[in-house]
Amino acid sequence: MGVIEKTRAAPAVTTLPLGEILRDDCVAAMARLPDASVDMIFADPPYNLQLGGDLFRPEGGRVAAVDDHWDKFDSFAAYDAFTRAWLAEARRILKPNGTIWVIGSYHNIFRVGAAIQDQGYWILNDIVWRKANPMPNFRGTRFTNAHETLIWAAKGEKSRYTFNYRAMKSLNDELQMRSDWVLPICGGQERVKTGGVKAHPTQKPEALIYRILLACTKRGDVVLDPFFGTGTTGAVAKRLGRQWIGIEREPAYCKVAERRIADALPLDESATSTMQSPRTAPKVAFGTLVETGMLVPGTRLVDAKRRWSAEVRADGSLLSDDVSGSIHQVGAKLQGAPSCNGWTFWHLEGSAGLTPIDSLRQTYILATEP
Amino acid sequence: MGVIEKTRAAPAVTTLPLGEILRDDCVAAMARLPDASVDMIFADPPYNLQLGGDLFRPEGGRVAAVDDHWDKFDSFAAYDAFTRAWLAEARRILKPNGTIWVIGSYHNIFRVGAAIQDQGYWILNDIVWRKANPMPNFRGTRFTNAHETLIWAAKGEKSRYTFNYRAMKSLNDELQMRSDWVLPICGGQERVKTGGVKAHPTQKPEALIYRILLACTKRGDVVLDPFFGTGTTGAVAKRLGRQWIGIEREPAYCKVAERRIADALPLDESATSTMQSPRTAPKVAFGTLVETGMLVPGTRLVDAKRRWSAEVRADGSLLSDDVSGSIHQVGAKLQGAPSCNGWTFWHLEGSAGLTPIDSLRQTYILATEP
DNA sequence: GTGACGAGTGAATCCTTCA
DNA sequence: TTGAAGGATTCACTCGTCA
Repeated sequence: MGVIEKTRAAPAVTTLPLGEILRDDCVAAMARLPDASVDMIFADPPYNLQLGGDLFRPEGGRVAAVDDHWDKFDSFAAYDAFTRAWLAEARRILKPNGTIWVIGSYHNIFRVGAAIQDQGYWILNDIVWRKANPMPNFRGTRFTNAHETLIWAAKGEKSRYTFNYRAMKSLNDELQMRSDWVLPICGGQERVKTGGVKAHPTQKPEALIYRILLACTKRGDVVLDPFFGTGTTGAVAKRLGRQWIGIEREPAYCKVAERRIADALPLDESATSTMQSPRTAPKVAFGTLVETGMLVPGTRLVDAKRRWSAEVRADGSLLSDDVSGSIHQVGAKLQGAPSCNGWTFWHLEGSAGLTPIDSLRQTYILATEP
Repeated sequence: MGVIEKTRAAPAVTTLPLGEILRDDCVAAMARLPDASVDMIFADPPYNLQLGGDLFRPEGGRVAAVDDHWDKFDSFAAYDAFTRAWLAEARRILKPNGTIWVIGSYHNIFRVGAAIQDQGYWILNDIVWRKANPMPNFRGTRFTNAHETLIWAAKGEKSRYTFNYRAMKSLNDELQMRSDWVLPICGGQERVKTGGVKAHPTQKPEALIYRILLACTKRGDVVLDPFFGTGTTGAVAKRLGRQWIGIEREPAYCKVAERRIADALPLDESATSTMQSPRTAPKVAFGTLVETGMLVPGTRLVDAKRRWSAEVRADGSLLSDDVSGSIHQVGAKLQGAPSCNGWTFWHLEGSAGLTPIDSLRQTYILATEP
């Protein structure tokens, strides 16, 4: 393994540079690869974030922005031209039955997806990576941006692409793998650092690439990553016994990636390593019962002894005289207690007596779980 | 309420047809509405399910199903023309601070999103509706398509859009509402049926629209749905005390929607009131709590860890050793922080422990609400 | 060793009003 | 229009320190 230096008018290769990082612009590097030669392309292109000024956390710290030069584009048109150029080269070097994966956020994914469709790729799924631990929205101005989107597409409509259905089902407790994946973001030991600071602002978790390679490639397949960064794709490919090719323009990232992949262990030796396991999905909120109509706003709830009552409001809060808040908060405040489990404290008055609202939650879970 | 019949060369309206279903093509109907007149648009357009027969050209002609590459581009172009036409009219009739919501799947959402950005809308979030009970992938050839995507966008980058942050937080058990929403699909009693069969193939769950209207509109706001279908938007708007306008071309759907909305029951005002953000709540100065006697001058306040304390003075300022000023200023200065939210920083010492002074403000707001 | 506690951080298009 | 001042705002997780 090594880094292939960018050269003036480099000739097209005759044998694939397997296990190499091509240090060059991604379009130029792909242009030197032969037609129909790779099985999968995983691409994590710049998102074109268009961030404004600084953003501060409530406690005063400043949020580290992605302000790198490689994420700056003059206009949507410029971003589109860039996107269509690399997608076209990617499609040329993809085998007829190969597939492409691209990850993005709402800043860029719609433009990428439209370009993919326009170029004749055939979208197979869009996958949502639901982040178990996203950064909050500090100013309370929008919904927490808690996911990213991946597009999985074949080279064409008639492609006989690889999908390891059984592997995915077994990875998911014998249930079909769905289009929404809950995975933690990349941090802790896995996050590559140089001199104590993160080596790359947008490093992806290995678990994400792991699932993709496991689902859509066979052992020995060639995986190309035209935006290699710190080499996550290479490290996972090596672990899973897949061949890989990386393309990365920044020498600093190349260096980091090279060392990282050299350290990566192939599967049988790393089987016991600490791959992050998926986290459990968020639990049922009281408000969901209101939204879904199981509880109508205006309904009165009472405690088991009928000492207190409160009214359900449209946003799932309770109102009792001059106290309002969550089912837990209002229960605690009325009792003068430091805390309260609202699920067991509050009850519905029915013909057969009182029912704790927790039983509604159980009903909801039973009705909606697979 | 009633259905407005499509008429030849219908004149532009001077007053908004609130609570009406306009039976017409959506672009033609919107063209008759005045500029900057609606607060929100919710749109559930045709998904362009890869030439399945639901795609119509802007002029009404049906797109022939072909799989030639160029013709495929041609059909995408037709879908784009249709999309851009209705999005442009929608933007014209949207108020400057209004927002639009569009729902779609991977078949169409990338084209819709790109068009939204191209027309100058400003995307605020993409939201993933994660279906609690999706249809499985019967042939095991792809991931179970278990979600749909919504785009929330303001009319422009500088828009001062409505976002009821506190209501969303309340609905989600006092955690910020995230961009991934878990909700069941529409079925059971809620699914509208005519003669035992479902009246519409893609009826959306009321809970989805409920969350959208609660999050991004105020009571009395005007919500337009240009693809009204069975009138889910109208039914939820009526329930939540929002005004609505529907546009639907198919007479059968109009009829179903009309009856459905007539049956919907509005919630009374107290039930639709929600947790207020300090930003939107009537502003309460700290001094007001002192003036009204809720806080007596001389009271000592402490932070959550009891590291600092300060005394309330008659004019609503705080005094702590040699530092005095507003609750925010003193909190910031004591911590050496650039800023501080005094409402959550300062607490009252009570028999049951510490209470943030923000809860006093909540009590005051509830007691003085009209 | 072990648990409590505090500090740090992650692809973020992140304020409003009034002079 | 612009700048200054007021004031509202965070979740899950990791790691290091200290009792």
